[in-house]
Amino acid sequence: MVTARARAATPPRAAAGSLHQRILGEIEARILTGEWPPGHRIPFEHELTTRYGCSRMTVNKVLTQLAGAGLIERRRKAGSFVRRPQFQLAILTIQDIRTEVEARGLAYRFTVAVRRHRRAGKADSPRLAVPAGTPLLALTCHHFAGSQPFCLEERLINLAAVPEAADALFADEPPGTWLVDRVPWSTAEHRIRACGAGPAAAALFGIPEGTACLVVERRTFETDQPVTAVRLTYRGDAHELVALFTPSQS
Amino acid sequence: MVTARARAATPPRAAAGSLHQRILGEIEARILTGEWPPGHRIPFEHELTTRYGCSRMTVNKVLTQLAGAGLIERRRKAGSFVRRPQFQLAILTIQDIRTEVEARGLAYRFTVAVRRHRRAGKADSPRLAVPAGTPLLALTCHHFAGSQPFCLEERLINLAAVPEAADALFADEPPGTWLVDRVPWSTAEHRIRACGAGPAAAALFGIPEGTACLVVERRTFETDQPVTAVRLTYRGDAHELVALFTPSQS
DNA sequence: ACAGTCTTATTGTATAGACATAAAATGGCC
DNA sequence: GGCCATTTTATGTCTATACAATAAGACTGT
Repeated sequence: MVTARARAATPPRAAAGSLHQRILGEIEARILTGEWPPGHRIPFEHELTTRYGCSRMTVNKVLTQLAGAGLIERRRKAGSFVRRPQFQLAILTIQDIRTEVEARGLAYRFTVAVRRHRRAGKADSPRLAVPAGTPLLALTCHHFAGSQPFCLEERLINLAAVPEAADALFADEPPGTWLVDRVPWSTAEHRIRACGAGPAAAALFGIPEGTACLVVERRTFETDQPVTAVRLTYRGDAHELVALFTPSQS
Repeated sequence: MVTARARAATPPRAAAGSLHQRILGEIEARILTGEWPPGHRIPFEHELTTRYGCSRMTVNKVLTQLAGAGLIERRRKAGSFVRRPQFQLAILTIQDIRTEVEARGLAYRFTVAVRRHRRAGKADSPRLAVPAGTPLLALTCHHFAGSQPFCLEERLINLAAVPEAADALFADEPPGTWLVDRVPWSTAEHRIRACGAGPAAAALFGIPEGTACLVVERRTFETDQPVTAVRLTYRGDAHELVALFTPSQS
């Protein structure tokens, strides 16, 4: 990336990016190309200030950011060092189903196959950690891409956490999007498994029971209170999750 | 090297030492509890400076960090706003196999079942995008946890990118760790699928062909040059990937 | 040689001020 | 009213400085 940095003293720096972004890019490039291999000590802050002719705050911001991204490690008195490549952090984009179907150029449609109010029993606690007796809404939805069945959704909603879900019919909006619009920031735990198709999945997809399916389970918490647990089952031969890991991630 | 484990949740950092960490914790808590719902305008920087009695640089650092974490969105002149949650982003920490096995308190062992030099053909290009004729090293490894087979690894190494791999015997160190020690920071693409066990997996795990297995494929690039492609197959009934997404992330 | 202490270099954090930039709000003009 | 220039304002970036915390290395006394 080229930056139009003309001029020495005062920095009315051009639109090609801020100074610390340029510094960040250069250091990052040196690390990523291996010019500065893992363990290499990168220049001290005061060296970088003279090299780039800027103040220490500026290079400090850059190095702090690199440390946050995990590319370098900073040790007082010793300096800053290129880290060994980490056991990889992958960022997995789990889209919502409508978006994913429409990205393939297919028409999205869903049906609510089962919608039932009941109270939590002991059998529910592995999926949704609520006390027995808590009111729940149990849903089974079928998602279609064009005319093909795409995904089987089996969901439990904790009505103690989201009471307004009791009256939601999910006619226009699938439960996933309905919830995301109403529940604020939450923590989610995903589990990705392969398992053989059960009766429901086999019937929906028209495949023999036991055929490999990809199952994504998501449990959602809001300040430690369970909100919803959902199991999404996909045909194993028609679906895969893709994750791209780039060191910089910025 | 695969199998993911949840990244440790960020501990409540409210009482952490530095001032900006305290401010960060307080704002984060207001967002996460929903006290400041999505779309809410958080106080201007100058309001925060008076509230906390600090300089603008300090609150600016906090807000910049929150924006980087995706919790807020900053708009010039308008202010900073709580973003709608996008809990579609999950962070998978993918450890190497030895670490994963030993974390379960089991002894790790691996064998190299196949080690063969050959040249890339057309059939290889979906896995490793190299020109036909490029020298490759094809490996099949078996990883064990205690006495149980744990993972089937089928790997291609691009010898044009890592020529020193041609002579590596992988007697002490599995190819994954060997490579991570020699190849600098790289980009990796992961694909996670479910598919029925093939002959090799069925034989290793002692399961019928067609049994659901979890397959993780990783392709690794170093500045756009493919380095290695690996397919890791796990028993579907014995493995799952876990990803924990917390909004704050850092 | 060894243990404890001191020095010093480096990072961590914070301040006050400055100017740049972009977008909303305003006001004038037709 | 509708369009354009101007003002206002919040964020974006950078500087120069200051002091604190920490850990490596040197120094000292036994």
